[in-house]
Amino acid sequence: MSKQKHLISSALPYINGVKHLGNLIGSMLPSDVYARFLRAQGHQVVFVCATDDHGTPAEIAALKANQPVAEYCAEQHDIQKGIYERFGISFDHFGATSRKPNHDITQRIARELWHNGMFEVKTIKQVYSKADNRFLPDRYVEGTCPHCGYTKARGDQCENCTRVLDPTDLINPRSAISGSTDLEVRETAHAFLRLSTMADKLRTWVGEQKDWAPLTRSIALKWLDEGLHDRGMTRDLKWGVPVPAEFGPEFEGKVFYVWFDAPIGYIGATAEWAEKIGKPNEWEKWWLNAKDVRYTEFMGKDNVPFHTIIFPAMLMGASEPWKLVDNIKSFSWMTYYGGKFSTSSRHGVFTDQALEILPNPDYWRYYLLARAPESDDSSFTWDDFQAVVNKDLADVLGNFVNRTLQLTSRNFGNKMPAFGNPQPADMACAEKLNNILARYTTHLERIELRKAVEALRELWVTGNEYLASQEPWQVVKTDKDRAASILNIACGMMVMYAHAMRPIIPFTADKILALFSNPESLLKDPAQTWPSSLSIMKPGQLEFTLPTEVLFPKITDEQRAEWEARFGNTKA
RNA sequence: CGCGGGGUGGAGCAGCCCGGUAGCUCGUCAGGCUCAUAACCUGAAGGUCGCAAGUUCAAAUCUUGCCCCCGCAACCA
Repeated sequence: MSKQKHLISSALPYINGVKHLGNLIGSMLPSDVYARFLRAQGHQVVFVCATDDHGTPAEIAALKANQPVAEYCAEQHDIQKGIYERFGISFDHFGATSRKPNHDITQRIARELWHNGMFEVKTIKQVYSKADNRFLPDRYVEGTCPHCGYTKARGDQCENCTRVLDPTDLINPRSAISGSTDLEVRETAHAFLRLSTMADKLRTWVGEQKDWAPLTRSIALKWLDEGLHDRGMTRDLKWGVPVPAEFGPEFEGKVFYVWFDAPIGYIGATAEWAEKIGKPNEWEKWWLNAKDVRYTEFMGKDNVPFHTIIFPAMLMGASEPWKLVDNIKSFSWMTYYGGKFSTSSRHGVFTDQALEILPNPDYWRYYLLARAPESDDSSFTWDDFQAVVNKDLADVLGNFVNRTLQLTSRNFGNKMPAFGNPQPADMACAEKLNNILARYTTHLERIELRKAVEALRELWVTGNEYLASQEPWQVVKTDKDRAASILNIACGMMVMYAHAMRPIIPFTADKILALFSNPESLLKDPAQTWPSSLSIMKPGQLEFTLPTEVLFPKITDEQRAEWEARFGNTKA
């Protein structure tokens, strides 16, 4: 297998508060599986993510928390970072868009675009609130809907009658921030990215992308077909990346729109990583003229237009040979009982709460990945969670590990017994495992998560089948050597499973391997832990310790009832 | 006529691109086993694939129309 440089990014979570499980399965968890898988195969991987710090919601949240916005972001960043670490998301770096590397690179790209004539300055009308001393984004202007009379209509849309509005349409407009009605419409200059000039280039590029899923491509093409509109890329805010002086005096005190600097955050995070490892220029090898790098982005489907059109346009329009994405993996929504996980109304389960009620992250990782919303929205329910986790993790995997080690320990002590002559049943089992493993590998390569989890489970089931058919607890009474062989194979399978499961449930993988004295000795090449070449036959005679507790205690009906009561078990 | 995704045994899904005995997991029922977390293994019952029409020797799979569910819809991240 040829080794490759893989750059992987997960969509940036917004700084504003702890994310829910839907966010986790929408990009971070899948990207982590892919990163772990590629590392196990011995590829060189850089896996980055960051908090998306800029924008009005962050400013407002900081205001409400009575904190300077930078301080608020730093604090929220650490909270989110800590949670992802506890879930085992193996970022090489988790940065922040408000840090210097991202500011520098954002300005660098902006200058390149400016010098290439990719920006056009236009003067537009915006609502200004004197009391708040700031321009208001459309959704922060509230008032009475001229169509239906709803008094809490927002400047972009009326939630009541769903009509799209302009802030100036509203009757009795007021600031959603302060409630002030002292508003006026002011003219202000902004830089618009001339996307329209890029259409042909983008279309050609999209056409060349062979790895994109049909849905991803169709979204991109739809945007192109409808015609690209120039987008304002600057804002009258303080919190953001300052617009460079080249843009002229009218841009003094203005910043870039969050959507401009957010995707550049992938590059910024890579630069932070390079600094962290003591090679400050290393990031350029991944982002500039990086033909040897394969770049894969993970995101929710709402993010697809930005990553297939706008971000590539920004990079293409710049002067330097910036790395463009090779593959995009996008996800639909995971719903909570068919309704939306909602950050604002706190409906559903949040990542911090999940670990609070069930601290072993592998329960969550396994369930979420088994139900990954790949082709359609999928629904989180507590009884589905309980059923899947109890069956697959406790009954199939946990029980296999437990019964094998108990049986071995009782008859042969805490050391894998010697392997004798392979029997036809052993050969058949090995062949079956190899076939499943090959399928599993293919699914991971293609980032087909549900199918990958299914294959992983099949691997475990095969272990139980083998034990049931070989009956070592019977054989040991008459033919101890054969029983030794069988249990040697079963233990070998366990080690193989541990390596195979690492991308999906890494904590359990480590727990299983930690039971054995020197599990790496079974690998041909320690740099490549992917078990495709790991034979279950003659795996050696490792010593092991009997686990003191079960791998996965089952979720009880009482727990489920308690969680249903706490989090609700209905659609929002 | 805004765009996209989806509607397959009780539940969750695969199959649909490249038409040809409807497959998987859970659940249910029966049996086996007893090393194991009342677990594991085997077998069975259960679906004419949203509805209607069309193409075809043959359609879940292609075409057309309709119904239902979900998401998105330009300065909101």
